[in-house]
Amino acid sequence: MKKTLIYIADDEVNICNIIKSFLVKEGYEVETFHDGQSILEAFEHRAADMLIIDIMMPMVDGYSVCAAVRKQSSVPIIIVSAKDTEPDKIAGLTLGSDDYMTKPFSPMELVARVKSIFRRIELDKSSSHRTSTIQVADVVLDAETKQAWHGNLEIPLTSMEFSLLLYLINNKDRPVSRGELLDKIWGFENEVETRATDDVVKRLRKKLGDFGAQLKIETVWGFGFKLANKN
Amino acid sequence: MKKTLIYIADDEVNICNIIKSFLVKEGYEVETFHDGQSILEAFEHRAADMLIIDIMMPMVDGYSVCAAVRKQSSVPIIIVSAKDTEPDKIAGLTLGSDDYMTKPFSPMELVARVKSIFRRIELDKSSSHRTSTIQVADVVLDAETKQAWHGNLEIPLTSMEFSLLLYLINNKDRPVSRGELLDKIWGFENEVETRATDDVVKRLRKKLGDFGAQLKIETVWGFGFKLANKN
DNA sequence: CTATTTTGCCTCACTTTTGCCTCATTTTTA
DNA sequence: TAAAAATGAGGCAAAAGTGAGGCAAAATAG
Repeated sequence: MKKTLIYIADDEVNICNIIKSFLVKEGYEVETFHDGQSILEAFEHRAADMLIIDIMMPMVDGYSVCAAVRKQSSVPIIIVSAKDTEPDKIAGLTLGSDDYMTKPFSPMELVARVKSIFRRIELDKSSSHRTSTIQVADVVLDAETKQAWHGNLEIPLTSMEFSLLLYLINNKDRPVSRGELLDKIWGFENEVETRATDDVVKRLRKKLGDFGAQLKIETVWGFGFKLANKN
Repeated sequence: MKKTLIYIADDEVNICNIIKSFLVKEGYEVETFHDGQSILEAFEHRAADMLIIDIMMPMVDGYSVCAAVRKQSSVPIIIVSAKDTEPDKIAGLTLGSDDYMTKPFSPMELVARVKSIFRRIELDKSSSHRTSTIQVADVVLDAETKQAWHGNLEIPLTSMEFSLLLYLINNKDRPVSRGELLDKIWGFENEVETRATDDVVKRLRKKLGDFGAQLKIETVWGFGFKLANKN
């Protein structure tokens, strides 16, 4: 497991070191910088997982760093500043930062906020895969019960057919190669010369057609298949 | 477009109303509650997109609400509290909230933080299904899906045509010899006497022309081909 | 164990892609 | 200017890929 990497930029060396020591204690990998220019260059060379940036820095200020990074990355950013007026905070938050803390601050609170942001990212990542039913066009699949529905009518699918259709639905509009299907659904590791995929697709098409589903499996010539809405 | 729904729970009715008015002004749909019990029931009945919760409330306190909601939902939560000690903040953030603001606070700052959290969620959403596309002039190639686009219209390319066009685009403005193409795309090592390259180029030109793409494959006499913008 | 369903393979007809051929046209060279 | 070399366009057919029906092995149910 690779360590989570955090960059800190503050022209006060002491502050950098204090923050760094707390974050390292939590298991993060930390690099410190003391002006806007150098953290930008470092980020370009190796992207970090989070940036903690002071506003007032020589060369390039924190706002500019924030804006520059946001142009090409969605990395979370915490702004740290001695400026504690409302307009300052709003400007920082609006510019693209995820949090704004005013100096002096508690390092423990900073750590808690860092964790909170990473937790938010994880929550969003996992919640998108947690739904047990998924709907595309007029077809509903229930991953738990392995049932497919067209309106109130159940479409009787075998387990292979269900798995394949679920995989295609999860990759809607993206062409999926036969090799990928064999790998992900059959579990073959190497390229096996088989047209088993074509057979399942053939039977799926038949059943979807019989039920008049507004959903079709298109052929991507010389490659594989793609799920699309019927037009 | 459905409005984003935010629930607020605070036993001070005035605070609720102030926050609500600011958020409504920003276009959010807002419901207010005055104890922990009722916001939990409401959430169970209809999930909101964000919760703003006071710590000190009758019946069920904010911490408990936060913990209860987190058990089954990843909805973002902002805790608002008069308690401004470090342990309070850390407890709130650790328990699962996304932000912790101490009273009295600026409503404008709250709005900025609300927006910041939604932006974070959007950033994570969009970055998770980023595509590896290359664009030249008005033509977009997606190497992953092997598709070429002219605006919203897909240009149907065979796999040979796609590979050749991709190679030319990656070497835009540089003349590429037939031998190089045979080597890199067909995989022939020696100089094979074939005009297969010319055939694929011929068909590519036809299709690009049919779609009115601002992109053309120029002939470099006695050598090969070169991709260029149409002028 | 038997009956039924599921699944993979085979064959064959059919479709799409790809390379080659010919010939006209363009560019270079003598 | 004429001959030679290279390229472009259209047609064609081999090669490659796919779909449908039938069949039997394998898995599942009774």
